[in-house]
Amino acid sequence: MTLKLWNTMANTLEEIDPIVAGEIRMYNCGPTVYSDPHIGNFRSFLMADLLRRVVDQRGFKTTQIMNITDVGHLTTDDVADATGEDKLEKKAREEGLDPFEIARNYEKIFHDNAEQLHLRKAHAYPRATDHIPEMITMIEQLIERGHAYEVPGVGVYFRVQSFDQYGCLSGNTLENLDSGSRIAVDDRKESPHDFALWKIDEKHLMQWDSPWGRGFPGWHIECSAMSHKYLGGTFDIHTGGEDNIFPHHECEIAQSVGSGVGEFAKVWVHARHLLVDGEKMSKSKGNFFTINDLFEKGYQGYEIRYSLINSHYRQPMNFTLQGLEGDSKAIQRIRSLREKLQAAESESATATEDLQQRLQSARRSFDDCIDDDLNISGALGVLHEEVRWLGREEPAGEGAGQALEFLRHCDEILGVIFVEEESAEEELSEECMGWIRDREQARKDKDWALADELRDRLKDAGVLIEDGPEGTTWSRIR
RNA sequence: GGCGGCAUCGCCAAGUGGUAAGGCACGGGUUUGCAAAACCCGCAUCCCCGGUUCGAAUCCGGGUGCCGCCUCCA
Repeated sequence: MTLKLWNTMANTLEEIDPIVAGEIRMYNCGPTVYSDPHIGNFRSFLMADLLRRVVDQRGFKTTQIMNITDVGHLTTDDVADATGEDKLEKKAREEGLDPFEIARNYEKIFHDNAEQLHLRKAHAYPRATDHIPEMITMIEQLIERGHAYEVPGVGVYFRVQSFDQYGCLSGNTLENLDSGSRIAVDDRKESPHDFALWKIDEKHLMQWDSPWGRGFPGWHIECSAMSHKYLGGTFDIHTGGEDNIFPHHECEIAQSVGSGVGEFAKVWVHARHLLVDGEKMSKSKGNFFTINDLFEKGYQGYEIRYSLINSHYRQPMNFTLQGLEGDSKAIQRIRSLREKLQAAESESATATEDLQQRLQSARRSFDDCIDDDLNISGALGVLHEEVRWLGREEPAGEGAGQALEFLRHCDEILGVIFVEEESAEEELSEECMGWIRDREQARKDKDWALADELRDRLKDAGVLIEDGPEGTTWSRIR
């Protein structure tokens, strides 16, 4: 089977057919770096990572580009277009810092989180602010071709009327757009739907020189300019969150195709938003989680990752802490099987025919699910069934090795089984360590009453004690 | 008003014409000093009403409910 993905443009499942044989070029809409990345952001980035991993595993030469939006888009509390206060500027004012510093700071947090959640590194993370000249060039091309016009002293706008395809991605064609409903009509624009490519505003903190005056770029042009620079005017896959479909991606198409650089992206893949406790995540509702919030609660990167990739990307996922806890149990079971297999691998034993056949067919089923529009849930079903079977069979030697190979194959996509624990366990207090030592002694003396009492005491102190065949271990209760 | 999506066990979630994967939770076991972990057993006829078909969760028609986007938002 070959990889199929749901193409938002065609609204149908499509086989991925590379433009250049054996190569996939992909552009992912990345983070806007003016606040801590939250689980919703990462659901979308993880979808892109999954895609990246599948394409890698299928043997394509992959180029993955993820942009960093550090210009800060504008807030539009009452008025649309480039007239609100820039988010970065707002932060800068609140935090008393330079907007560039703030952007770099959050950019670093994004990269840290991405690493902690085991995302493969993209081949480049171009920043918008590093590509102002490219954006200016593209705007000039648009003006030349009649797709854009300057309003002196105000900026440059894209002439939506001039672009027939406008609306092809979102269905928001000019006829469908409810003129003026949420857009304050600005007389200086030819049409209310025209969007800013360059904006002049003296008060803006981030400014660059341009042929139209000192100002800053509109908020769609960066992706058109950077995707063109790094991937060419026509490339295979473009991803983003569903909210990007309109206006962002619609405008990108208009800019890229309009400027004549190429046909732009062939396949558009969009991740649905996630809900938290059944509602849209928002700070005021108190159901807002950043990745770092979850780390503070004691979750490992692979647990968070597993939970966020666990449901289909085109399905509105409902995130709950209870669900995360359950997912954590599920992934721990797989990881402990991995440990058992690793321990048994050195024994000398040959793999049974039955085992080899099972693993082979499981692997095929797993791949088929993944190829079918990234059906992770289906793939995990296959994995879990094998995990249960392997847990029962307890293969050793060669068999364990082959089982591990199967797990590794799955984990090339999942990225949750063979990755390491995030941070070394911090030290326990002297008191707790003392209790643990006392309990060891009590168990040797078969003083079960004392041993149980100490275990309870440790539990109250937030330490879980487990006696296994390999000895006693402790872990933090979260 | 326009565009799009969804409705399967307590919760999460596969399945797209052949008679309901999987995970978590739960109940009963094996094991364990007890417990944990692991393993075994059990646990749904698919929002409603019509229709097509030998056969539908899956296709068609009509309801009902929920959600996203329509220039901040992954």
